[in-house]
Amino acid sequence: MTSSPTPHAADSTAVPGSGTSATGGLQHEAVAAYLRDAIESGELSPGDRLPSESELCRRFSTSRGPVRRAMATLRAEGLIASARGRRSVVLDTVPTQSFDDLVSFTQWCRGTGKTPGQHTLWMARRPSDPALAANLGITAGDPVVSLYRLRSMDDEPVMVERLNYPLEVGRHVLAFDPDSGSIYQHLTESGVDIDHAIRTIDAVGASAEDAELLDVVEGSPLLRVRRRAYDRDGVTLEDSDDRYLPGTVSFTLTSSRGTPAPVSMRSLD
Amino acid sequence: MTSSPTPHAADSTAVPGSGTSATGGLQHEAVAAYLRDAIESGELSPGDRLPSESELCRRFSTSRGPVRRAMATLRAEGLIASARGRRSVVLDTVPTQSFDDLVSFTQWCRGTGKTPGQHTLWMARRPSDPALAANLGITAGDPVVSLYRLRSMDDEPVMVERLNYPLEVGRHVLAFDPDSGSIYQHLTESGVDIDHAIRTIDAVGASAEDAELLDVVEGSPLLRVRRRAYDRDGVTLEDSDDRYLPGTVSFTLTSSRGTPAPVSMRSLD
DNA sequence: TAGTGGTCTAGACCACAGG
DNA sequence: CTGTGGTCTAGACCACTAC
Repeated sequence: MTSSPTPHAADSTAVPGSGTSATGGLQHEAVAAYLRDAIESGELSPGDRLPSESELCRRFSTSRGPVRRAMATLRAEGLIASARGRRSVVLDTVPTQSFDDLVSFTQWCRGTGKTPGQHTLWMARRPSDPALAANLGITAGDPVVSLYRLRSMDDEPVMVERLNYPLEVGRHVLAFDPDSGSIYQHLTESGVDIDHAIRTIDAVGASAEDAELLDVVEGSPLLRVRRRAYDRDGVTLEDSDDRYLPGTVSFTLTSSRGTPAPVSMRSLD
Repeated sequence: MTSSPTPHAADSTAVPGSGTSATGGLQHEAVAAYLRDAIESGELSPGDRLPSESELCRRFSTSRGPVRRAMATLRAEGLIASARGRRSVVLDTVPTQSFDDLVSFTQWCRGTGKTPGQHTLWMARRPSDPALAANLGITAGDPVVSLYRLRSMDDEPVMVERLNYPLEVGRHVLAFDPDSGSIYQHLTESGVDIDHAIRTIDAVGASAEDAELLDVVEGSPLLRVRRRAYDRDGVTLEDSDDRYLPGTVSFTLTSSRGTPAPVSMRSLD
């Protein structure tokens, strides 16, 4: 079983030099995809040894660079572990999610096989208070667009979503029917490209508003996820505050001594 | 200021070929450390352009490989962003923490300038129940060593810590005074090497026990961090459940389109 | 058009694991 | 000892940005 899987991905795109796509040759992605596939499909189980690097070089008719880069990717994803002199091995799997899934509730929901829903509480253009302005990197009083929605999974309310955008981005939000689904998708289609995001996760008691919307008593525990999203130049595109009912979602993250995860735990006082 | 900083790190270890340390030449770490330093010290501020890769090659008398690897590291740490044709730029900083800080409360606490404390509730060798056995990858009924402690920062109680170890590891825990500080450090000194860990973060209401220890009312919100730690062969070394008072700690994580973070959000039902 | 980063090649030496 | 992964060199072509 673990002997000699066939690289289905490679054959079609093989020949180096004959660049395959617009972004340049992506051998390393082909190799990573192939291995990721083998792991996720169970063809390679936790504890199994991966093919050696030289073996992979041969199978994909490529040099060691792309193969090593693919291994580095899988290592960063927490799928495998490597060490000098030893074959790399498959670890217990904690599936990573795509960047899109982590930014869009709608998309994430669909990915888990649930049906996302939303009920818009209100949407407004309004002047920013000092705290929000600081988060968005604008001047207090500058206009922002805010959208508060109650989100549901399979018709069960699970989260109160509070989104805030600087006007430049908010323009596109105002031109959008907030009851129709994924804002993130709409923004992408409008040319707003989120490049990276920072999330802060903690627990809070439900405010009066939270409590009413989620149908719990005031002060009961909620998982709060605050997010700031940026474009590739570091300009803030969004500041949000999502509060989930406990027992509906959790965050899972892996870190290893070799490749520290971009995660930090912080003291709050 | 951003013109021509001097690579203090490089000069002493320069000459390739003349291997610098036991683990092989580590030019890429020298380059990464140099840049990280420049960023963290404020020598390079958010928005500033990094030196070009060729420039760095010259300064460190090295080839492009190590320099590119260093850049990849900083990218994974969320410190910089890169794109074709453009100089890489420094992002708004969200400091990453070392692996050790994420595993050891004691060490993390000290890193933030607070004084860690602990009050041991009980420590025992006992048979594992089925759920715990599954988490530790052992057979139900196999002995485990458990340690429950109330942890504090600057003498304020902040967290209830419940640690469970398979006997092989637990032996070392039993030979340790749990009121004396960092178990993690003790384990390391005993030759137990944690290679990677998986954390799951969510919010829960305080149990009766939690509530009494942390002096809150039952059901009030707590941030729960469950952790499983493994050695490099994937053998489970620890299963733990930490519950923090809200407002004491938060988790911050960065992700970017280019290098997805090893994080996933999961539905719980 | 020059400079830059993204990708790849084809070699090389080393440290360590395992037979 | 052989095989493995970790590291490095010194070239190359391409796509894109900024001038």
